[in-house]
Amino acid sequence: MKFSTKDRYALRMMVELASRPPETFVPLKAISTSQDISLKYLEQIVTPLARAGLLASERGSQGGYQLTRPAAEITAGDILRAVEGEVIPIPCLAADAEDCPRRPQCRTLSFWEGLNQAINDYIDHVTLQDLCPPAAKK
Amino acid sequence: MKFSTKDRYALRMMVELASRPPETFVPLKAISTSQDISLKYLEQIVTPLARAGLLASERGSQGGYQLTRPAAEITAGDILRAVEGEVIPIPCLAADAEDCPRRPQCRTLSFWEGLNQAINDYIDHVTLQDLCPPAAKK
DNA sequence: ACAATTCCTTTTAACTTTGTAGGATATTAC
DNA sequence: GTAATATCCTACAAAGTTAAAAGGAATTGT
Repeated sequence: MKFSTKDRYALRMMVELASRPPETFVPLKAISTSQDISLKYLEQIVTPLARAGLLASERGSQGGYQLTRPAAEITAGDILRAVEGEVIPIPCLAADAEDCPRRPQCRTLSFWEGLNQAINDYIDHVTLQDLCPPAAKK
Repeated sequence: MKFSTKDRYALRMMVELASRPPETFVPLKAISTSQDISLKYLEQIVTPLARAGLLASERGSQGGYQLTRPAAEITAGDILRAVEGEVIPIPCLAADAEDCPRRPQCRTLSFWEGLNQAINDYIDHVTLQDLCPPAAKK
């Protein structure tokens, strides 16, 4: 049970963006340098975040990425869900889960549902602002 | 972020053991049949559970496995930890984690620590008894 | 024109998961 | 004492996932 490095990188990237002045576009190259993540890998990580509407991009010189919402309105859950799809502990809980014949009598399902809720409750109440040092708050 | 099928099977197996009369040894073949898990795979799953002291075994005819403690005293956390080692969301939180140079300034670490705690708090307070239907309680 | 940048697709290497297989060892029943 | 029933132990293999690199096309500002 581990979150992928993509998840970890995405969160780090978003925290860095949140701690920079908003309204300006930050090129991935800058983040690549300061976070020590390869530019090419970052490009892949950023794609689902932009698709999910968490980031706006601008191409070309002076281009880059910026948050589409204030840091206080973007949660870790938003980010992880953008990268992972659903954040669920087992496949049975997927929205499109094939129906398992033993589901009606399954005694472990309630346990996993509870864990799912504990995890999602937590990640949905931590915002990017919570992860930025007060000095950098906007 | 998913728990492995080994984790899921281990939990199912333990719940089944908990819902049978204690003090008797249940052969894996019986569990293999009722849970529809291959005997050979079950053998591998059971090994770490026995090593962790959650199960006692007896070899030979009339042998099998039994819980070493009442179902109310075995938690899902005990089981998952036996199978997985530590239950942690990212490698940085491992007991033997190599020290990361960016750790002192890492702004995401606190998030992962909080998630780790939310997960472990939950799994440590669900017992096998909680997952057994009242009728089968001992 | 040129440099900087995002965007899009493909490929590869390493790793992890999910099993299967074969046999050795212990215990009970007959 | 032999056969049947189990656990135990180790190795192997197939499939899937992750982490990353590579190459180039499209867009924008100077």
